[in-house]
Amino acid sequence: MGITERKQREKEEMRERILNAAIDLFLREGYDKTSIRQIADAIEYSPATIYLYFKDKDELFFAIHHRGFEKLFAAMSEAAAEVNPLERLKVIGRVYLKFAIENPEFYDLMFVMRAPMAALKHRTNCGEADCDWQHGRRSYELLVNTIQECINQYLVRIPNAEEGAILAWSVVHGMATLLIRERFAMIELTDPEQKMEAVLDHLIRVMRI
Amino acid sequence: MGITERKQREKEEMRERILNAAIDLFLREGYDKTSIRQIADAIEYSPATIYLYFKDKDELFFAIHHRGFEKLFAAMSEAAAEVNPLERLKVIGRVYLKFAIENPEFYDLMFVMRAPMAALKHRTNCGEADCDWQHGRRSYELLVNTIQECINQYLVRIPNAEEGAILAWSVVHGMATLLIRERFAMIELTDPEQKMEAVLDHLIRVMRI
DNA sequence: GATTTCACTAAACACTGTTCAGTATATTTG
DNA sequence: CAAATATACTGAACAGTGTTTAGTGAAATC
Repeated sequence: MGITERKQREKEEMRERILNAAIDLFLREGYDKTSIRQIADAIEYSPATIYLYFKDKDELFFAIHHRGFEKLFAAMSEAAAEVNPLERLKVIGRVYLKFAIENPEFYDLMFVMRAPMAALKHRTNCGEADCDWQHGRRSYELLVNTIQECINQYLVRIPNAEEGAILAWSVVHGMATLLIRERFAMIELTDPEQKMEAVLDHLIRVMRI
Repeated sequence: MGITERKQREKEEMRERILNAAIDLFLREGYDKTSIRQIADAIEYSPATIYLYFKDKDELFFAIHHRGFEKLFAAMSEAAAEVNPLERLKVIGRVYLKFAIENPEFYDLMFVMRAPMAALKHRTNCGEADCDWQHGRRSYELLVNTIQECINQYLVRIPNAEEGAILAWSVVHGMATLLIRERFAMIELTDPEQKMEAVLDHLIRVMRI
């Protein structure tokens, strides 16, 4: 029967429509102002309808969070192309910071907000190929593998790839969150974006042998 | 007249009572569950009363945020006592991470949440001695001065104290937020607290000449 | 003792996420 | 084709949120 297939397709389309309206609102107005009623208004349906496609608001935002990781992973392909591992490490850091600066709402949702993590807790299908973190994990693996290559070629003063990856990730994530959550204001930092790049350069330089 | 003085004192006491109830609820139940009505219930007053002592919820949480910085600065005095600048840098990092791990709700409020920053925007009295960031700034200055001493004594491969401070801060802040906001789950990191210490050690080691 | 000042509150407003009984339409069955 | 069923959707409500305002009763001043 083609009817069940059409219904399946229509259900998927509706889910997509809700998601797109939610992303649009979220990127334009932020998390707090993206209410279920606002999304419902945007797609011209009742608020209750949204609950036929998403368990709750957390699950809806987890789906958006997923899109963000796809976007980040796509941006990372630029870095993956670089053959020199130390140079690649630099590019990974720059691409990561660029992503955070250009997509602050996405970054916040992916790495800071509590909402999507709450949805993740009520799940069990993680660890599979079609994992919730698929693109996030692959981006992280690119970082670990790059540092492992640097270690193998005696390019860095770091003995362990995992710990090196956490160090690098923490630096860029730390700066990204201090910027996005406006904590650079505390130290009255002028031109934070330029300084973030300088700090990243310092990190790579001191890591080098 | 003693009456105006007594009234002043009573007003201060009431403010303190609200603040203590709010801190108690906040540390026990978290931000979301600390509602104006809950605080009002705890001190056995009407919710409207709270608005006679605090402009809005953001200002109330900004006051709690202030307490957190006092606590952090007090913890930092342990680090300030160390005479060797490189050793002091290590201790600053350890104290900072320890504070974040032992007071995750405070840390979150101080360095991650948007609420207190919103209150700060509608203010102008910053930059004075009794500044909003007083203890936060002093903690940061301890870090900058320590790195400057390391530079002066040719102990680190960092040319600029400010950039060095941002590097160090970003590493510990990055790890702290990845832990508190549960993002280490993404990379299935085992024993994150131990690994955070190891990463901090790596940072200090690679920074050294 | 009358008047003013002031701390305080009940009630409302405009929101929020979420649930559920009920409806109207589409599909399947007899 | 008509009756029965399944599905998609909604109006209205529930319980909660931050915040404002008119009004009250007691304390301080005159």
